Amino acid sequence: MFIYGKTGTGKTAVTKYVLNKLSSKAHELGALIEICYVNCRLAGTEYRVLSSLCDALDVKVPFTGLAVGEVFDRFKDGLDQQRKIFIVVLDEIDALIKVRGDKLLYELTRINETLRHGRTSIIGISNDLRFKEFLDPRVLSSLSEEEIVFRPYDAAELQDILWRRAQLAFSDGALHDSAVALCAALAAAEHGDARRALDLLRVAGELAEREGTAFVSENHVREAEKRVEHDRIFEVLENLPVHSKLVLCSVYLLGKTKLSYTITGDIYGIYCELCDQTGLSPLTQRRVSGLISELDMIGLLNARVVSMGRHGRTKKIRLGIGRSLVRNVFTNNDRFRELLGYVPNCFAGFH
DNA sequence: CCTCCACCGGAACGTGAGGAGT
DNA sequence: ACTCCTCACGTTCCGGTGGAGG
Repeated sequence: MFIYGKTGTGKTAVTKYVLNKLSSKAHELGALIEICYVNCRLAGTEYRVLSSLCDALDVKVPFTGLAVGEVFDRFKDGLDQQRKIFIVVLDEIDALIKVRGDKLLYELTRINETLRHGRTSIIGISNDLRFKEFLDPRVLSSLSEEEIVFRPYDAAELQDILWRRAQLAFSDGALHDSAVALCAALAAAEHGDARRALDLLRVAGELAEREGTAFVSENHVREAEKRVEHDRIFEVLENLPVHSKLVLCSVYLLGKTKLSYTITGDIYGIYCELCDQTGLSPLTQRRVSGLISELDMIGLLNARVVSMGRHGRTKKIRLGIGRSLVRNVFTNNDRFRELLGYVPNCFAGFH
């Protein structure tokens, strides 16, 4: 079966809950059942997904070195020998399919045809509703028999969830109705993400506690919102690879000019200068173009492809986050601090 | 209406560091 | 000792293209 829904709508939680129930019922009845939960985005590759599956069956595989086909065969053999009913949960499966294709999924759907004793069921969980478009029709037909869509929580439902948790976490009277309502409203606006709502409430609580205030107010929630967002971006920014940082820095520097936007070519020019400054050898423009797209995807940049007629086709690029945030992160970094003040040679050409 | 710019983005291939099986 | 894997991260090559300006 397939389960769709945005982040924080309870797909994973519900799946795990139901499988737990199923598992204990199976235990009661003495049925041979095995459940394996894999997060495909974290696993990242077909190989690692398969090796998690093998792990669940106690089939030993090295973490690298084998051909994917070999690992699959071992998995199949293990399954057949143990005569189990195997339930595979592939969470965030869209992430894997988009990058690696649907080969693994196809093999998994047809595995029952070749097994003599074992049986498998697949539960695919996806954040992306359009995910189906990426699938082979054969995979689709065998997996689409059952579909569940988790719609986003609305503000009222979020409030309900928050209150239940709050009863466990907060003392009586420490939480104002309005604060909870605001948490719910903010999260509801952002596609009803319950995890986000809970995060907000937790951070708001921490802020109030640190302040020594007896209760959590709306202001704490607003403060928490800023904090959560800031921390998130800060984290990604800091852990970016050097070249991505340099690209970002180039966009930042170009932002100092009067230009309202920048294009790939300009960025590449400055990027090369920065590489020179730091003693790194620059990557190719093709690669940098790829890095820009990646940065666009995580939201640090806004890039969109435009055609400028005679002046060709390129990407218009802006910073996707506040300039001060970039400055903050780079000032903390010895290597990048001086780059912030760097004046590129090619600025002579801009006004 | 056509041309042609300045890149886009897919695909194939390379590298070097993980390792396995025989 | 040898051949064969994966995998992240790059490079090389190249066909494709929206629309301003001739």
